[in-house]
Amino acid sequence: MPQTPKANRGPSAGPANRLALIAAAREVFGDGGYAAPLSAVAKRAGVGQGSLYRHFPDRISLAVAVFDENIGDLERVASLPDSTLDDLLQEVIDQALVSKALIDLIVAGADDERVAHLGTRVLAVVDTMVTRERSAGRVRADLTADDVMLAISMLAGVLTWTPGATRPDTAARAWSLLRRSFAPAPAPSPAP
Amino acid sequence: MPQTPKANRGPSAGPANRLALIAAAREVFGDGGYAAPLSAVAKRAGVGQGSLYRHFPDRISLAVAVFDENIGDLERVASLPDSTLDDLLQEVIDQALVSKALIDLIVAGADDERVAHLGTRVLAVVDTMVTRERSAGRVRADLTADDVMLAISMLAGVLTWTPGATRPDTAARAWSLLRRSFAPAPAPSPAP
DNA sequence: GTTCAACCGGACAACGCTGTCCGCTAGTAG
DNA sequence: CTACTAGCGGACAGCGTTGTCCGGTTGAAC
Repeated sequence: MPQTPKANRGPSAGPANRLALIAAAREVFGDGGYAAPLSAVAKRAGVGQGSLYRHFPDRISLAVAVFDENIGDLERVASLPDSTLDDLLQEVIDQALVSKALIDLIVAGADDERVAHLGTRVLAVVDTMVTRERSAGRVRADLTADDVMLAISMLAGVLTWTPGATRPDTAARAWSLLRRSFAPAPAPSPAP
Repeated sequence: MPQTPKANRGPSAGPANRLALIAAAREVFGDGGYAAPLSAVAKRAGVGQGSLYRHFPDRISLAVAVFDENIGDLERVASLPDSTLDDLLQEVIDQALVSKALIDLIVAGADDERVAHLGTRVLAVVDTMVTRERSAGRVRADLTADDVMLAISMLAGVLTWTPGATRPDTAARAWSLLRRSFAPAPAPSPAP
C-alpha cells in the first residue's frame, strides 16, 4: 500500500490550486523569508508537492507570481492622482516582510528576465511618485528615484529583522529618519 | 581502512586552531552570511569538524568570538578623542558584510546573554560618538544613539544584498542619504 | 456507459548541513 | 624507551529540503 490517497479533486481544481499556491507563498515568504522551504508552501496551500512544481517549476516563477500582485498594489496607489510618497511608503511598510523577500528575489534573480521586469515596474512607480512630490515642492529638487529606491530597500530590510512586536515603532522611526533626507532645502540662509 | 589520516598536529596546535577558526569564520560569515554552513568554516580553517565543535559548541559561541574582535575595532575608533561619526561609519562600511551578520546574530540570539553583551557594547560605542558629535554641533541636538543604531542597521543591511561591484557606490549614496537626517537644523527661519 | 487525457497528491531519491564519535598522533613524564 | 593524555581530523548518522515520479481520480467527449 505505497499510496494512501485521501482526496484528489482531479482536474476540477482549475486555477484554484494555482491561486491557493500564490496565496500560501505570500504568507510563507512573509514569515519565513524568500528562502523559506517550498514544501511549506505546498503544505500551507493544502496541495501536493507535485502540483506546486507543475505550476511553478522553480522558486523564481512562484515568487514572480506573488510579487506581481504586490507590485500591482503599489501601482494602484501611485495611480491615484493625489497620493503621496508617504502613501506609497505606507503600502511598502504594510507589506514589509514580503517587500524584503522581493528584494531578495531581485538580488537572487538579477539576471533573470522575469525578475528584471518586476524591478522595472517598481522603479517606474517610484519615479512617478518622486516626480509628483518634486513638482509639489514636497521634497528637495535633486531627490532621485534611485535615492528613494535605496531608502525603500533600507526600510524593508530593517523591518525584516525587527521582531514583530516592535515593528510598527521601528517602521515609524526609520521612515521619519529617511523622510528627513528627502526634505526640501529650507530657507537657503537669511539673504545677505 | 575507515580512516585515512593525512596530518594531525596533535595537541601542538595550541590556540592556533582556535584563532584559525575565528579568522575562517569571519570570512565565511562575511561572504555567506550568518547562516553559512559551519562545515565551511572548518574546511576554510583547514581543521576537522571535531575541532570546530570542540572549541565552539554552537554557532553563537563562534559568532560571538568573531564579533568580539570587530566590535573591538569600533571601540578603538571611538576611543580616539577626535574621531567622528563618519569615521565610525566608515569602519562599519568597511566591515559591512560582517556587520550584517552581526545584526543577524543579535536578532537570532536575542535572548542569549553573550549576545546581549555584544549589543550593549555596540550601543555604548555609538552613544559615545553621538554625544561627541552633538556637543560639537555637527548633528541635530535631538539625534539619539538609537537613531544612529537604526541607521547603521539599514546601512549594513543594504550593503549586504548589494552586488560587490556596486557596493562602494551604494555605500556612499546610502550614507550620504542618512547623513542628511542627522544634520543640525539650519537657520531656524529668517526671523520675522 | 465507456474512453480518454488532464491533473492531482504524496512517496521518495538525492543532496547538503549539523553535530557526534572514535581511532590516531604529538608532546610530556618518568 | 615506554606509558600516558590532551587534542586532532574526518567519517558518518540523522535530519530537513528539493525536485521527480507515478498510481489514482475526475470531468468531458462520444
